[in-house]
Parts: sequence; structure tokens; C-alpha cells
Amino acid sequence: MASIKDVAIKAEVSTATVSHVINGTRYVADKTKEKVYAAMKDLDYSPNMVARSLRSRKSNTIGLLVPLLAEDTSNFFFMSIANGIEQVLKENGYNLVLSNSNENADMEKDQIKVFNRQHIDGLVIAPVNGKEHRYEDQFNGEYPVVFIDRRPQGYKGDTILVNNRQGTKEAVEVLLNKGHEKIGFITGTLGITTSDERLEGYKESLAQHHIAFNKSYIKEGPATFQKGYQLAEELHKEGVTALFVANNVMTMGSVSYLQANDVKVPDQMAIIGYDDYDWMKIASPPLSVVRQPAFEMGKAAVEQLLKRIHGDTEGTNEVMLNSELVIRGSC
Amino acid sequence: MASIKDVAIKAEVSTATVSHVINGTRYVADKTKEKVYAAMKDLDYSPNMVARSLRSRKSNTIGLLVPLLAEDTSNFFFMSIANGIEQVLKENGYNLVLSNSNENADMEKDQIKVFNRQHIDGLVIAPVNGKEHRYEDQFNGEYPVVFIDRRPQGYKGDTILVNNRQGTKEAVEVLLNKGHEKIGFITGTLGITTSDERLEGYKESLAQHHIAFNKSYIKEGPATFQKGYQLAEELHKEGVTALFVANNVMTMGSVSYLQANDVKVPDQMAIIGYDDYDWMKIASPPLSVVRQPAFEMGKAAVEQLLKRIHGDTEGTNEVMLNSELVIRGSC
DNA sequence: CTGAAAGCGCTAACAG
DNA sequence: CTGTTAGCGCTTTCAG
Repeated sequence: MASIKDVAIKAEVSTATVSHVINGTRYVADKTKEKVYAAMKDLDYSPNMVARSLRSRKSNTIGLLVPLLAEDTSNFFFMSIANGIEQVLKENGYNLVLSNSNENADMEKDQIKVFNRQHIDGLVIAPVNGKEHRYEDQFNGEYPVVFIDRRPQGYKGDTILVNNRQGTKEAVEVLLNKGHEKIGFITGTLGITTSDERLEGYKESLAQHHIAFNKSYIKEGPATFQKGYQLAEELHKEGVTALFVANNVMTMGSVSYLQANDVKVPDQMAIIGYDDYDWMKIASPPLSVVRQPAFEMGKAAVEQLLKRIHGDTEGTNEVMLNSELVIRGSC
Repeated sequence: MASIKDVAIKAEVSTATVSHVINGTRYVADKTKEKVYAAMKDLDYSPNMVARSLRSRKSNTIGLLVPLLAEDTSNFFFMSIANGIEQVLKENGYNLVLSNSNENADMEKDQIKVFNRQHIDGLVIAPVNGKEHRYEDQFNGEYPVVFIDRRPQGYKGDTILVNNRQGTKEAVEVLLNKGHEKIGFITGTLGITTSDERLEGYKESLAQHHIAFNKSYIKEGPATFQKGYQLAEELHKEGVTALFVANNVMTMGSVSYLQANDVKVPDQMAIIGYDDYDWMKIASPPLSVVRQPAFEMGKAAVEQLLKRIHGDTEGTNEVMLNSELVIRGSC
């Protein structure tokens, strides 16, 4: 592997000149440039990014830490985010180091430590669920951080969220406007911000329509297919006429229940799910859902990060993206 | 950020000793070790990986290059692979740099160039579709490479593939055994290895059952939902009684057609799709599919890569993983 | 059992 | 308009 020194010798200039030609950091005579380019080509030179990083304390790399669970469909959501991030990053000459906390706080800490010594230029993190991790103490302060999708309690800093409350509220509103009064709400474990916000939206919508809140219509449990199936069954038996399911895995389970028991949608039971996947289009009937702008979240996160990297230090930026209600045939 | 020098001073030893304590690379008296550990703790020292990489020419980072297309469901497949890779990598103290070629040969070349100057320790690549890229010329030879999912024509080197031919053959066999003789085959554009292999499996199965191959039952097109819908329609009108759809996006389109037109599955039309997604369980009827072991492919790729990194230079290793036929209600 | 010191490849003062 | 040179933080030979 040719080094900058080799190029300098071949081009009969100094390494400084070569460096400046590469980086355009000072004026170099055209003729000299030519020589340098020729030498670089001859030697098939390409700069050693590691050395560059060491010297310039900049790696052109940003980290992404996501909480993926094996076999969880919600992974698709984070992967869309990753995709959005990678895309914007590439356009800006940055690389993406991907890491997974497995939705586990200890692993997350470990991964942050890894990033701390890795000299990343920034970090996008979708934090694990859970109350209190003193994130402020975990970062070494040498790179900006943007939180995404979930905001840890009490964390103040750049955050890209999606409007869970509003998204849910609108969806439930549609159900209410169709005349439903007994609306079941199926959610993954409560106590995590996204779930709680969605529940809030549900309550708010009900309140606005002066429908009494019935606690027994709220069904909570681990976000699994089976649980979704089971909770849909319970609600069905309790006589609800509409279902709002606050995550995609449980949506699938719920649909499965309705199908298996020949419950006619939307006549006997209306349903609105969360997250938009292609298969929802071919469900029968096609499923109405609250669609989260995953790709856009990734983009927004990187854009914010790049601003910070480029020296913006103003306040903190909290972006709240709107989700979109996609009405199909299931309600 | 404390450096090794700071630690050395604080512990009143040389930097060499600190380094050896950290890496366990030579004997150090227990007493000295204590001092070093204490100093490290005091200073909250953590080694600078960039400097370490520069010096030791090893980054503990491997690259992954996948061909994702925006909005393509098959992304899930590659993301599962990425997940498997990340997991094994983490267990071994490696990091993952993720990159996307967007199924575009030029972008792929660019990304390889980026990796070349990044000092990665290895690369896993799911190459873009297409005939001839002289991959051998693109890699700088300083890191081992493992190809995954697709083998470029004429490439010799470590490869992790899935047995497309066998997977398809078995699936078609099931259809044949149920008495179907007119079996439609819907595929993405032919000419790419995975599609071609699946078609081969189809033909082989037919041949073994002495069913004449009917070219008009083979429908090819870009792997989109719409095209899947359309081709299913064409085949239906040509009177086939069973459908084998060789990729998941088109499977979705085909199912959509059958549903929209009230074609009873499996009575009026049996169908087997490709790739296993959760939604297939709740299709009505649940879809039978050929399941590819994505996560396992990722694992296998990294394991092979790590072998190479650790000095194994023997021959080339071609792993062919079996896909699994998942029979549900659609055939 | 430990230290001194060279040097990985690059950037960026400083000096002309 | 260009060159000299001091490091970035670490590993590793060589020398004791």
C-alpha cells in the first residue's frame, strides 16, 4: 500500500504538498498538482483513513445503536431508520457503524463504551426501554448524540420523535366517528414512552368525544404475536366493536384471531393497526394503520447530527414527526 | 481524553509497560500491574482504537455491503443477515460497518473503494445482480472477503449460498405430488443467479415427474408487487392450477390477485411463495413457503471471515445452506 | 522484570 | 508557491 510519502517522492514534492493537493487545503500550482495526480495514479494511492483520523481527530464515521430483538417484526422499523441514515450519511461522505443493544440496558452501556473509544463523529441512538439510565454520564462528550424514536425520562438533548399521541388520537377518532363506542386498545408493555403516549392519545380522543374511559378495554402485554391474538380474543368476548392495536406484531396477532374466528372486518369488528407493512395491503380487508415515517426519522437524525458536527451548538433540537393515518378497508 | 502516556506517568512506569498490561503481551509484576490499573481507573482511561489500528494495522472492524433497494421487502432478508453478522461479530469483539450498494454496480464499486482505504479486517458482500464485475481487481487484497447469497459468475473464493435449486425443487415436488401438472412459475428478472437456480429447480422437478416443460408457464419480470399481481393473473387465465412464486414481493402481488378475484386457495389455485415472513401465517389461508436461513447465513459468513482473519488460508470454502419448506395451508 | 525510542501515515503549524 | 517537521496514541523491537 503506497503511502503519502511514496507519492511525494515519486512526484518530487513534499508530503505537505501532496496532502494539500488531496485535501485542497492550500494553493498548489497546477503543474505541481499534475505531478501529484500522476504519481497517485501510478502508485494507485489511496489515503489511509486511520492515519488521517488519528491526526485530525475525525473519523467520518457515525454510530447507530438500535434495540433489535431477534425475530421481532418491529426490527423492520429500525432497519428502515438505518436505511435512511445510511443514505444521507453516504451523500455526505460518512460511514455507518451499526450496533445492536438487543433491547438490553447492559448491552447498550457496553456498546456506548465501545463507541467512546472508537472515535466516532456522532451517534444516533434508539435507546432501550426502561426508566433511568444516566445517559449523560455514559457518553464521553467527544461526539454529538441524537436520540431517536424514544426519549429517556428526563433526557434533554437532540431528539427525533414521532408523534405517537397525535397519531393514535386521529386513528381512534376515525373509529369514534364511525360510531364505535367500545374501542379496545391493545398495547405492548406499558411504562415505555412510546406505548404510554399512544395510550394517552387514545384517552384524549375518547375524552373529546365524551366517551367514558373503560379501563377493562385496555389490554397490555409483551408485544408478541400470541399475546396479540389472545388479547384480541379477550376484547372480542368483552363485546368491543373496534380495536386499536398499538404495535405491528400484536396487530398481526389480532388480525390472526379475527380471521381464525371468522369475525367479519369491519362489520363485526373494525381494526386499526400500527406501522405500515406491505402485507397489510393484502390482508382481507386491507388494514388501516398508523404509519410511522421511519426513513424520514433516520434522515432527520443524521441531518441534526451533521449540524452539530459542523459546529452548531445552539440549544437542543426536538423534532416531532407526524405519523400518517392510512385508511384502508378495515375500519 | 487520557492517553497511554498519562497513565504511564501517573503509574510511574513506561508506556510500554502500560501497553503490555492492557494487552497481556508480556509478563508484568503484579505490583506494577496494580499501579497501572489504578492509574487507568483514576484517569478513566480507555485506549484509542484509532491509534491502535494505525500501529497494529488491524481495526477489529468488518464491512458489510448489501444491495438494498428502497421500499423493497426483500430488504428484510438482508437485514436478517446483517443481524446475524452483527451478533457473531460482537461476541468476538468486532464492529460492523454497514454499507449499501442500492443494487447498483457503480455504487458497489465506490463502496468497495471506501472499504479499501478504511482498513477493515474483512468484508462480507452480497453482490449486486449483474454479470461481470471483476471483483478480484476491486479488492485491495488486504482483507479477506466472503460473498453471500449470490455468487458472481466465475468468482472463486469463500461463498455462503443457499440452495435455491433444491429449495425450489422440493416445493414444486409437493405441488406435483398433489396432482398439479400445470404449475406456473413467477420470477424476478432472469439472468441473475438466484432466479436462474430457482428456475432450474423447477425444471428439474418437472423432469423427474415426467411432466413436459411448458415455456408459457414461466413468467418473468421486475420483482414488484404489481408485476406479481399481473403475472398471477396471466397464469390464472392460462389455466394453471398451481403457482410457485420465486420471491417474496411477487408472492405478495400474486396473493393479492388471488384474493381480489376470489380465487379459492388451494382449491382453485395452490400457491407456494418464497421467504418466510410473519404475515404469511395470517394470510388466508396461511401461505406455504420456501424459507431461507438468513440469520444463519450471516453467522456462517462471519465465522468463515474470522477463520481467514485468524490466518486460515486453505483453499476456498463454499457453504451451501439448505432452505426449508414450510407447508401451511396454501397448497 | 522494565524502559527507550522508532515509527504506523497523515495533517498543519511554521518558515521561507 | 512549497518544504520541514512535530506530533496524534499506540505497539513493539532492542536493550538492559
